[in-house]
Amino acid sequence: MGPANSIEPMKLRPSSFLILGMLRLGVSSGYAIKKATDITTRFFWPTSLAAVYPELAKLDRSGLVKRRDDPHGGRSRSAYEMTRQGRAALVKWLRSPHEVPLQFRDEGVLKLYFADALSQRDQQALVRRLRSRARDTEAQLRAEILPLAEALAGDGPQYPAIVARLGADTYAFVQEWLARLEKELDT
Amino acid sequence: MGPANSIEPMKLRPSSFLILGMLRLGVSSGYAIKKATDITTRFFWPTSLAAVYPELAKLDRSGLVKRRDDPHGGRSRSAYEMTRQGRAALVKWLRSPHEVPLQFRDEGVLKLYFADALSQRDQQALVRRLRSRARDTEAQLRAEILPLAEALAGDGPQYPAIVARLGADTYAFVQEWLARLEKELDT
DNA sequence: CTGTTCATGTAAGAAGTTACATGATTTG
DNA sequence: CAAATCATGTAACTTCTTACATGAACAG
Repeated sequence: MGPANSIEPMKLRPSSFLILGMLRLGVSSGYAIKKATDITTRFFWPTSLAAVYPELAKLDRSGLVKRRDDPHGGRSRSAYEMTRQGRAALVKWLRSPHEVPLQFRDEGVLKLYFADALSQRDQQALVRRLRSRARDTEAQLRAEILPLAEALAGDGPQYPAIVARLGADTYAFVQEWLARLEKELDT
Repeated sequence: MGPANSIEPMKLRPSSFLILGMLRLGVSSGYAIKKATDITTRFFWPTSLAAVYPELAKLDRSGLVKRRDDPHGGRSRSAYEMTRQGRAALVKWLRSPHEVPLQFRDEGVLKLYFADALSQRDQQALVRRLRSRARDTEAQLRAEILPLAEALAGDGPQYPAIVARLGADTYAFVQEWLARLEKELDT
């Protein structure tokens, strides 16, 4: 093997595993991966085309995926498949024993944290906005995402639907919590 | 007024409001702001010294805060105060009617999404790790953060404690949800 | 008198986003 | 046949992080 087949080592980050995972679910082109994330992982791991394409190229150069031409009519397209090493890397990540500490970044909660600066009326309005945001998120998960995930779940992957349910149930919980807070602010 | 007092306009982002909000809570130096975020907003808006100092300087140049010397012995220190414009900007942000859509980024949920690639045993182990992460987060919020927030809450700010309770209750919910899932995986 | 905390700041780099650029195909 | 979608990629920029650099004060 010449240098054309040489393998460049790379550091795998969560975005790399997002792509490996999508390939494992049978999504094969960069464009299709972005589409899939828009309707599924968007709520807990959004991404963009400008992140997907270079990442696929890097995974290809490090031998974790293999690209082939897959034109559709006169329109060129690349199809990617995981290699044995790619599958091994995905499973190794999924099995790695220490989870990174949970830390999400949310402007809404930051606002709530500083809500003492507002009048009672405005405090209530803020809580109402946060509550309807949680309600909207839950509604989207139940109406759009969960049905798609459940359609896969016959003999296929179960976890997309499980994650959608976890999300929907959690946002329902938050919504009720904020509704109680809103009521308390009345008194 | 000469150019020395000229005001540079700046775009305010959530990290700017984090600082304005902390100043409003009475935290006055850059170092102290970072300390405060480490024990409070860390779970929903982490930050670093290298983000805080330049942001304070920018807020000063745009007239939203005012710096003064506040040395402690032979050790120099800057104390910052909000200006009228700074207070107005904070309140305007808190009152702004459209909340940005909720999207958090979490590697743990991403793993769960792809958990079909694992054996039953490994699936269960992953769920257990995620559950204990939620339990640890809840425990930290209840044991370390909530007491500090409640200490403020006499006649001072109420919302730090409210946010800590919302977080702790939500992670308790997630924990129970994952415990049920773990049990289902037994059968 | 040593290690930790207080205190401020910069430099370099990582990670991801929006906007730009291009062109084929499909749908109404 | 026009608009939307499929498809790939780059450039410029934003935001944030870790590491570096420096030094005073305090605690055991």
